[in-house]
Amino acid sequence: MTTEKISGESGWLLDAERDVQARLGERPLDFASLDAISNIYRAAGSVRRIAEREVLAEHGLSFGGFTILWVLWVWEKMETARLAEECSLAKGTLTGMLTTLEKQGLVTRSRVPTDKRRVVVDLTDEGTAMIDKVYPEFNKFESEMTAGLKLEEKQELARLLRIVIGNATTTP
Amino acid sequence: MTTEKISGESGWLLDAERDVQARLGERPLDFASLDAISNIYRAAGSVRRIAEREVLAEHGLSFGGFTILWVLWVWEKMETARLAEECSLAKGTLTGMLTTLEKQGLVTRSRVPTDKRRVVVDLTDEGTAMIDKVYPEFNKFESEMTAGLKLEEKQELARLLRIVIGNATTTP
DNA sequence: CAATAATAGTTTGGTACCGAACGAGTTGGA
DNA sequence: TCCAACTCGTTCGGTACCAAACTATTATTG
Repeated sequence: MTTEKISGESGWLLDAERDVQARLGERPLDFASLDAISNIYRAAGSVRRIAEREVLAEHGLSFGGFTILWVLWVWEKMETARLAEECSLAKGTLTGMLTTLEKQGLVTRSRVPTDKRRVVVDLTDEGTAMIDKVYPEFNKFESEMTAGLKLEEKQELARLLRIVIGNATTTP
Repeated sequence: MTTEKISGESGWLLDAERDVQARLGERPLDFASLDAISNIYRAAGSVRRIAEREVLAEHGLSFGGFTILWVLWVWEKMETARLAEECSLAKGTLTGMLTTLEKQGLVTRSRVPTDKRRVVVDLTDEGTAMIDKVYPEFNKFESEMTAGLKLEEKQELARLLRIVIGNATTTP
């Protein structure tokens, strides 16, 4: 990645951000929001791709599959509706991914006896062992991805993103 | 979205973040990085989904297709290798999406005469008209997604994400 | 207590997306 | 000049992902 210093107090920008301003600067657009939001995508995409390549692939996990295991690890057994919500997945998507994880022997599905529509998902022992092993690696990777940020900056980043998430979830 | 105040100076957290701490708090993990990185995914996913539903669907554009048009709008005609880089897409993915956009009459592909391996992509008049119409809407949406953030907070968010992007792109 | 409405998960059809393998085109020695 | 190494974009096989239609179950209400 290359960057360039712009005169004044604007500080360092990605080439992409700088070029956008040069090209569209005269239009009445909200550039601060543009930069913030588009950098969210860029960051999410890059981090996700690297996570899959560097951490998850060797364990045979996709990013989505890993997320499911992680959520079950944190909250223990869970019904699919809530699981889809926690993982930010459409319920139809979750069905397919659970089938994959089930084939891998990492989770089980079982119907709720008192309401046969509902399905509870739980980690198998293999699933628990998997996430127990993988998550510390993944967390180390998360640390690397936030290298160069002070503790307060990480917290501030999380806080600012929380506001965006709030805006994006109160608009259903 | 629901949140809860935690005692002390930790401030407001997503339910998800709070539960993670309650469940895993005794483990030696980097929670600040965990929150920062996982909120990046949450934010990116939510914002993207809403953008597709609320802004792009009515124009028949996917998020990726919109991004391609936008990049071409900002930088004008571009070879596919650079376009893939700017859009953070694998080149194979770009091929398919360009075919879609070409069918929609929004972009053209043409071989470079001096090097017949290379392909230059450009907006058609329809493509230009499309992005000219859609982007102001999209930028308004970006503003809504950052509602509640002060100008300096948006800039800070963009800056912190830039650091993450840097970490994620210097690890090729 | 039926008939209807609501709800949970799955199936379906289609795009997006990746990595690896491929083929056409270019380039740089020998 | 010729051929091996390289560099494009495309193709291929497979997963992820969504929205909408569908199926089976439970809840409601007249």
